[in-house]
Amino acid sequence: MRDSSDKTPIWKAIANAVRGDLAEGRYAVGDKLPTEAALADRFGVNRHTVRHGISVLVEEGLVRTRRGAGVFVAATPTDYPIGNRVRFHENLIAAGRRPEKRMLALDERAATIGEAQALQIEAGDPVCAYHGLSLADGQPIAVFESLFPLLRLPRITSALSETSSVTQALGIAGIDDYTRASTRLTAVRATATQALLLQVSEGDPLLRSSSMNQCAAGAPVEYGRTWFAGDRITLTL
Amino acid sequence: MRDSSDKTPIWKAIANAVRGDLAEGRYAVGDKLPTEAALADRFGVNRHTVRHGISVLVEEGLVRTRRGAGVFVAATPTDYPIGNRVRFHENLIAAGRRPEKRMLALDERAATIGEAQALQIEAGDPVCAYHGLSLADGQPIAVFESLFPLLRLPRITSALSETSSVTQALGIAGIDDYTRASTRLTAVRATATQALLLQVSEGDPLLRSSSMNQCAAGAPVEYGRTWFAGDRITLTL
DNA sequence: CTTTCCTATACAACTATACATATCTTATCA
DNA sequence: TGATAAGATATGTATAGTTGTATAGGAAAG
Repeated sequence: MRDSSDKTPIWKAIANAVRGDLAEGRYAVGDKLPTEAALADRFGVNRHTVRHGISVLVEEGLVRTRRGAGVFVAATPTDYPIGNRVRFHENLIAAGRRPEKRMLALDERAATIGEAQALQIEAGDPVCAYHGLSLADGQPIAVFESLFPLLRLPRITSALSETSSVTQALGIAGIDDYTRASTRLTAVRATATQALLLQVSEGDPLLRSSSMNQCAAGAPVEYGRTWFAGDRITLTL
Repeated sequence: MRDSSDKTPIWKAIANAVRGDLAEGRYAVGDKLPTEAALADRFGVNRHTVRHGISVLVEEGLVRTRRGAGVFVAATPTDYPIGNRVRFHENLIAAGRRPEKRMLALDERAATIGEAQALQIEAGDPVCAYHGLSLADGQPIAVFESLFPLLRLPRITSALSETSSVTQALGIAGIDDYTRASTRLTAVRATATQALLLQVSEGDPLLRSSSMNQCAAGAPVEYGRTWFAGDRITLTL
């Protein structure tokens, strides 16, 4: 494979070869690459050398590894515009991706002091907590938790249990239109649970969006926090 | 230095997540948890990994499995180990929960007879009283009141106003290390104020811990009383 | 000599799949 | 109404495959 004039390391040559396969479109997004053992056999090298090459592609964001499963072609980051009307589904559909929302938990409880302050209610007032996972093309994009004031929206819990769409649920609950009153963004590190749900590594940076939506009358109807996988989403203002 | 990117195994993260659901009261005793397959789907992992995590909860006695039927809640509280070194934050972090502390009041006053006896000072000697609220994952866990002898620790009040960590404040005040000399536990009924802070009903049972911490030389440096929400915390010795 | 690259081995962690076994649900029949 | 059987559902067990990590060592270049 190598002649005397070839001074590029084997691991780099392997990275280039696999990157070339990806560029040629031999694999689609989500496809599984040959196993490390198979690649090592094909190139006639040790598995560690293959791993070194693949690690380059991981750094570049081209592929993603899943222990026990294999190496998979990663998706390209999605642009996600933010304005005063933010609708997750519509944004992703506009970007040509297939959105999906998975409910993780839906329950009613008492608001904490901070939550009460955000929703302009009294601490201890009942709220509806909607915890879920957002995906695009089957790949997890964000985890979110939305809080709704139950005293203003008594039927929101049952509405959410019927439709996963927040917009529709608010409509059922009597809110025909709402606008984003504020959005705050920070970068945080993924907790173990968040990392698990988003299929990233613990400690990886997440983009945390804290937002407040209000009805036409100006009363807060939703206090939402969303943690985006930083390497799969780019928020644009 | 502080960059400790601890890697939590997936099975442990799942155990922590489910334990958190139990502690938050999302399931009642006897309720059936989601099936292993459902949990595996939710977290995007293999069923075996979920089983590993659940086996931890079985060991802890929180859940019980019935072949062919499902996994059922056996108990709901959070474990909270107590030794001769008790650090609220570290215990909760070790349990996979997100601890938080809110200061409610910080002032200096004269010690009562009982407090003076506990701190081995003279009645009427000045003490620093630190009143606060401890939370885990946003849920109030306990209210506490810590007393510090001002004649031994003149700078403790200003130290506590800068950091919410008792350990750090004692360090600023010159106490590098301290150990728990005694712990006494009783069950009491929640007063109206305590019930409001802990988001329980007035009269609900609380676990009252009365503890004394001493410095390396053996002199008392803190006399603390903590009222735990009994349905959210179980102290293990 | 030290560093880098690569090989070699072993084990841990997680996945994938299949099948066994216990329980629950539902349809059916007397 | 009640009993029974069949099918669906859920946990228990087994086996093999794949990536992650640790350790050790040889070969070549600076």
